[in-house]
Amino acid sequence: MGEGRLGEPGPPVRGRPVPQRRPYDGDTPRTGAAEGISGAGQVARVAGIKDVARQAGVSVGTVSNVINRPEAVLPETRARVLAAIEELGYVRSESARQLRAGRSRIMALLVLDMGNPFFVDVARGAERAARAAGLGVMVCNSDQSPAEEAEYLGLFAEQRVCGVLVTPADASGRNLEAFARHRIPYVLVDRVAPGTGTCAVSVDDVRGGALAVGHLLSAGHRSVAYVSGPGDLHQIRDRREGALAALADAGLPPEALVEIPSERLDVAAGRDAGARLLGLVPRPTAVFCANDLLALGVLQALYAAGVRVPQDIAIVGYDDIEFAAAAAVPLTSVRQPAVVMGRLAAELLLEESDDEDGTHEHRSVVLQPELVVRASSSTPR
Amino acid sequence: MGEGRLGEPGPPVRGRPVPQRRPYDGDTPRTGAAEGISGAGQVARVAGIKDVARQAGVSVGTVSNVINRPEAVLPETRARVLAAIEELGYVRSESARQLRAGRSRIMALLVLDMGNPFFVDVARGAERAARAAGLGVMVCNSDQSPAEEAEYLGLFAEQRVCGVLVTPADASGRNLEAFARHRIPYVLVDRVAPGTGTCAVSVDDVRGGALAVGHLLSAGHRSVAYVSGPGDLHQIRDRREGALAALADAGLPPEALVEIPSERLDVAAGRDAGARLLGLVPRPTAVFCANDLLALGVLQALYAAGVRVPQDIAIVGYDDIEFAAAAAVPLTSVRQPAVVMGRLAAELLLEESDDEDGTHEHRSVVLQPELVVRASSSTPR
DNA sequence: CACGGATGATGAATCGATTCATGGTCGATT
DNA sequence: AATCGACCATGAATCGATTCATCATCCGTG
Repeated sequence: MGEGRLGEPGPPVRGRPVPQRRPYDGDTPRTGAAEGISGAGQVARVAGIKDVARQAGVSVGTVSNVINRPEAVLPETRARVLAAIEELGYVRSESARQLRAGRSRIMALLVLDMGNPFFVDVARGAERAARAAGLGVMVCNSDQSPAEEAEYLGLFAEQRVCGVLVTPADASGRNLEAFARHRIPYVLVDRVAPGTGTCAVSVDDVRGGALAVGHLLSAGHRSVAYVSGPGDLHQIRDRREGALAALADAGLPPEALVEIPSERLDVAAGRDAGARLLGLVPRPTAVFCANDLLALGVLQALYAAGVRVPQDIAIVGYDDIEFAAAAAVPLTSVRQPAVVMGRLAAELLLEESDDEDGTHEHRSVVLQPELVVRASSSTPR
Repeated sequence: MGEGRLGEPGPPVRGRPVPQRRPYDGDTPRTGAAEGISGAGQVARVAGIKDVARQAGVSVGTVSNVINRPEAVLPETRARVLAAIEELGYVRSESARQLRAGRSRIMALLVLDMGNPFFVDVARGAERAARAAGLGVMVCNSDQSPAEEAEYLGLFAEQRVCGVLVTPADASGRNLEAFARHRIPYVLVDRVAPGTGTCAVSVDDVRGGALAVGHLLSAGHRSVAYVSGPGDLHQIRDRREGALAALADAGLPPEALVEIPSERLDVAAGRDAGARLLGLVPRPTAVFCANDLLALGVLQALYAAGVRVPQDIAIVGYDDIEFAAAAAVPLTSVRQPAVVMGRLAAELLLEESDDEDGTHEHRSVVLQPELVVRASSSTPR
């Protein structure tokens, strides 16, 4: 069908399925327009710096100066140029600037799950820092898929973004290893750096797990279920490790932690996990969830089954998202400084990206989590 | 301080505070490198199409062909070029492509509040459609601030994005009016088009409001509180209008709707509204909230005050976000097809943006909301 | 009056990819 | 053998902004 359309215009088209959109773009009309519109509105392609220069009767260099170093231009000239800019509705083209500069003024943020308010907060922090530095932010969602992640990283490389904030979905690190070839700086978010070659901002997940389970144990519980997530995520493993450490501290064996694995980290998965929790014998009296979405799901499953929280089963979540505090039974949760994490990560990235003389030293910042006790765990039986 | 740093290198710098980052960038080293590295890794600037051409022993045009129309290149040549690409780790520069093409391959999405899962779903739908078309998506957050909105729209214009999906924060429409000058297509999301000059995808909010309040009335309630939001948002007004229509249908006067205004649309604002609701005399027996975040906040305030839901007060929310179903008392809510809306909007935008011969006709798509009844309203007193 | 210095404006070169008119080669047909 | 077409590859022009060496003015001073 494409060929049929192509065959119609005059010149004998070769028989190849050429994927050309707008075959002639506008070379001819553009040249025509450039010769001498000035006043007429005609086809009116968007105004470029040359149009402004012509309109103001100056050179393109001067227009550029007005935009980038206005103090170096005579006020009179500047006013004329600004008037021309205003009149033509001129907006400078970032692509042209980028082409010269070698990289764009956009920072990328690649998170595991935009449905998780935790990452929304991270994004908020990063965005604030980036915009303060005059950069745009491109927020993307890998959905925990290494393939998606690879695709996005490729996109970022093509865009020559000035840097990437990423919470890796690919535990093997292969994606990032490949990405490193492009010499685009990146900062790991919510993940410790594997070596010293990378900046990273993370929260001490081991400690977070210990806080959560320690809290439950000190309330008298002797067995705790752990609703986990994909086993290849560091966060999940570290929180488990912290949980086990807390058990050990209390003189309990590792078997006192009953793991309820979960493929995903959302509310629906939490409901499933809650159902499985109810089927366990003996039934644990407390459950620690790898994040708040799971906890909310568990809470709902228990509620539906008539199991009282915290009287029958206590719940502790992780992340302390807004909805944790807003739940039917407000959730005890381990708060992560998400906004701060986003901001710090962006600042580290800016530092690395502004670094011209190789002075930058990679840093790993580890933030501390904080236990927020609410009703879901506060009154042990 | 900047001047001191600038004064050091040889050439006599003029005494102006020039804001130049990386003053010399790399012209000299680059030219040097371009003369003949080939083998050595040296300063190793990122490889461009010319490097690939040299390495493969072909012209740049051929490299371009290999990338964009591989079937037009002899397999043998193609293999050589691909090998060179692989070896040099070449990634084509989007900025250069964009410069020629006149616009980027990025679609922008500007939403009111990324903290609202409703918009996250919209983003999900849009992203899916955009990526299917090979475009990247830049998700941004105006936070209901017209000023932020204006700033982002300016950024989009500079980036020459191929189109913008926007839920306007500026009710006056001035921001978009100004943006229209740039000839960048845009589609309104969750908002009806003011005229025929724009595409739009929205949900029938009047009907949504009517569904919600009609449901409450048919359950026997005779007075309904409406927790609203910023008065200049169309959504808020339309939902109120629908609510009033439902009252009229039931033969009740407009006064039967008691408005509890709210500045913001988040859970915290909902808690405040809930507190005010409790202070009303006579106390309404039912409350309709302009969105689920408010409803969750109200629910929590009522719960904390020992008011039973739905026995004492029934609640209906709006949006049917995941957390509505996961609430302590699962929320009755008006479901909006958010993902579909995002997808449709993106598709309309793609159509308009691909339109070369002016064939495109602007369309306004209005989707229908759906009432999802859950426990928060299901058993009237 | 000549010269130096400061200040403004200029315009060509440049970034990297795309596009297309052009040229070259080979095979088939007349 | 000459011609034509098909097929490949080439390289120059182009997109729009930045940058810098260069030029033009003007003022003050010796």
